[in-house]
Amino acid sequence: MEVECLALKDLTSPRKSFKVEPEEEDGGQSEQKENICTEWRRSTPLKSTDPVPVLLIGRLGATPDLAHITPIKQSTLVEPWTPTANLKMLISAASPDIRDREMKKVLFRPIENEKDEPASPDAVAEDTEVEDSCQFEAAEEEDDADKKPSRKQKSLGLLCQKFLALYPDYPPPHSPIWISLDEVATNLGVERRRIYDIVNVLESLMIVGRIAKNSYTWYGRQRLEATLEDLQRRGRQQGYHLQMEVASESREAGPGREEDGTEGDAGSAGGNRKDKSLRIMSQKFVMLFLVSKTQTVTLDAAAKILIEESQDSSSHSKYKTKVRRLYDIANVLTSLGLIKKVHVREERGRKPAFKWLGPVEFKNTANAENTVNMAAVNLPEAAQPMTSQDLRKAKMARHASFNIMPTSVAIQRQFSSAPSSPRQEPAGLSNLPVDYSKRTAGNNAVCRLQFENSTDNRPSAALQTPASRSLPPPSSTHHTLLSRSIHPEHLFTPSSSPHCLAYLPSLSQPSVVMLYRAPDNPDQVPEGQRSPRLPSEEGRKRRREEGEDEETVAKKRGTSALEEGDKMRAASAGCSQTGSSRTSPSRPAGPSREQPVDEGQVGNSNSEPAQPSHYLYVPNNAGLNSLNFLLSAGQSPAGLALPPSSVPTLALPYVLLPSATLSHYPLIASGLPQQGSDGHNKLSFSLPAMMSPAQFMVGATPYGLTAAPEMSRSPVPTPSTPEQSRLYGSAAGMPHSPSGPCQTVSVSTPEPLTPHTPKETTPSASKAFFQTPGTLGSAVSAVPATRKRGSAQRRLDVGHPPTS
DNA sequence: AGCTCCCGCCAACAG
DNA sequence: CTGTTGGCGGGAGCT
Repeated sequence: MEVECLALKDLTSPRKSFKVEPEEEDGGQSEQKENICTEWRRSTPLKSTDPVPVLLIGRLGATPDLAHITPIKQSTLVEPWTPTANLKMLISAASPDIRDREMKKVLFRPIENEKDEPASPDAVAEDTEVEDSCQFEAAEEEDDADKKPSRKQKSLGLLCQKFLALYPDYPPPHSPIWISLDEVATNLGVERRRIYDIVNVLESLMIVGRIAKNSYTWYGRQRLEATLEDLQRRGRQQGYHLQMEVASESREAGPGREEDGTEGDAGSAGGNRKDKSLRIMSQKFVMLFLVSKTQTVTLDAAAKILIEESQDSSSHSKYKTKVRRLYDIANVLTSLGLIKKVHVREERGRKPAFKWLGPVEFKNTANAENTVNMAAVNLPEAAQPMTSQDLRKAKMARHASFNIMPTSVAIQRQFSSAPSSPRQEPAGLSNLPVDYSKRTAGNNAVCRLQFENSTDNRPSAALQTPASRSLPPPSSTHHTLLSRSIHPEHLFTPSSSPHCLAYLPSLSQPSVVMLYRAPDNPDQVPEGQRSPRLPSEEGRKRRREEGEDEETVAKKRGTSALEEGDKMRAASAGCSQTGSSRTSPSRPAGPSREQPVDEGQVGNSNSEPAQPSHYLYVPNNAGLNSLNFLLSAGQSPAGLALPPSSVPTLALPYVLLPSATLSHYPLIASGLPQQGSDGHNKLSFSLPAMMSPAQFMVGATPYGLTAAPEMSRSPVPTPSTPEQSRLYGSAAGMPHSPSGPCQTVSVSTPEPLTPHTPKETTPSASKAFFQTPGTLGSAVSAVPATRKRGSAQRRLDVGHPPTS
């Protein structure tokens, strides 16, 4: 078969299509500077759980050739890529629109560009400038240091985006993704304090749930709709809608407090700090939007209403403080794509306000489910709108309710007391997924893609041809290759195909790209699936999990290497089990939006052994001359053995693709579907959301890793090299939206892959991929960075980039 | 000058 | 006591 090489370029080239905003780029660079990520590597792929051996990747990376081969960049080594940059990349990839909108508006203000450019010149890289920039940056860190990162670059909103980019919007329900705040902070190069701000807001929306100290579980947007619905209900019960009206009226009247001060809710009532927590405030703030007719809330009004009872609002300082907090919350919500900043004109002038972009109407259906998750508990009453009379009462009630967290949350909190031990979560934990798509690592970066499931259940798939799809899944993991025979189209079919090829434009030249297909989802939902939008029921259904399984394992976390190792093992051991078990319809998760798939399917998928879900794409530049091929990640060792020189020790199933094939696709991770149709939906949810279906990770190659399958299990303990550390970013895959910009690519193999090893493929494979990173991640985690504490604490290591 | 909001002190909490 | 969370508000960057 012919293999054409897909150069990264090819992949990347598409990226051009995206416009890169200057900002982004800039930001990226700058960001890099800022955050130097010390070690990105770590991030564990989301789904680390799988035992599957991943391998190759690391190996490849390791291969000198690969890494170095690409001369292009020095960056390879150096670059500290900016997390942000990746993010941006992702975003842009996902949906330019979104990016533009939100990013520009809020997050990235045009400013950033400063230096980016410079880098570019050097950068040879064909593709992405970004990398280049990164490279330079790396080199220049110091310079960078000089320059301070603009404030914007350090903004909470941007940070939040980075954070969100680390995880999939719709993680497989069963396999929770474990989040270590320390790791996140380290990865993002910020102090923990900042992460708390983000996490608290995310927790209020149940995007994350607290497990224990320093430990959170990532739920993504799966519960978001339900949560919002619940909040809406609660908001009505509380009478917020009335307050809003009042506020608006009063607004005109004067700054007086709209709300009565009586409420004692959370703040005072609890007495606890927690009551005043950002979490509570965030929920209230969101409630205001959800009950507002205009869906627009001014900061002033919100502050007043939220000041609640406690102090008289009169205290100006209180007000100011409240407003500050609201900005913090608003930044996070903006990053989530739930609100956007606007200005409302009033007599006096314009006041800052935020408009709700998220869903406002929820299906009842959702309710049931939602309620479960949510704290619905509290609310005794139906949520009827209250009359003004009731307001007071309502408020009173409200307080109480406020205090209560959503059930889940509450529960979690309880756990919090639990040992923080990193144990994995039940499902799987993943560690940080890494995501930034790009990592500069240069060529070495590995991208992982998850494919979502496509319509069919088949596990495999990653590369099936359409026709093949229909066929029974290939049993074995290994694929063969596809060769040219495959048409690009076949390879990637957006809509139909189950798999997406997610490509991040950002990757400038990844030497290796991993494609990952989520094992499970058999069915994909073509349509909405990905959409960020929440809510529609459809969505939910769709969402389902894709690869639930993957996650299972994982996690990795920062725990000590040993632990991780153990965990890994355990996981791996368990994986098989888990997978199966999970397979069982995990549905519990409730409405998953993404895929309509049934659980059953899932189960099926699980059952099916074979296809590899992940493929490793090796660009020709990688050193394999002209070969472009995809290696199945899951694979068993059997696959092919590459020539030593090129790739030492790899034995993998692989698929060869004509470069052309890939070239067509811009890498997209997914595109967001632009679904524009829905109003708000289109909005962007943050990247992660988009990615949901497909996830991919990009990482630097782990040098240390061996390709061996085992890898998954045994993480490499030490990734010492900075590079390694840096690596992974995971990007989430976006859902492919058929229509959307994103391109989904489905890869099909004419021949279904022949699987050598049936088993692994699927989930395991995926896991493996993730794991690999995870492995690294573990190492990473090991990295000292972690917390510093105290006032002194803060400054992370950031300053010291690990970079080599 | 006003809006934003980063930064980090330091207290509440948890173990 | 040590370490984690996170309230809080000074003050600086940005518009």
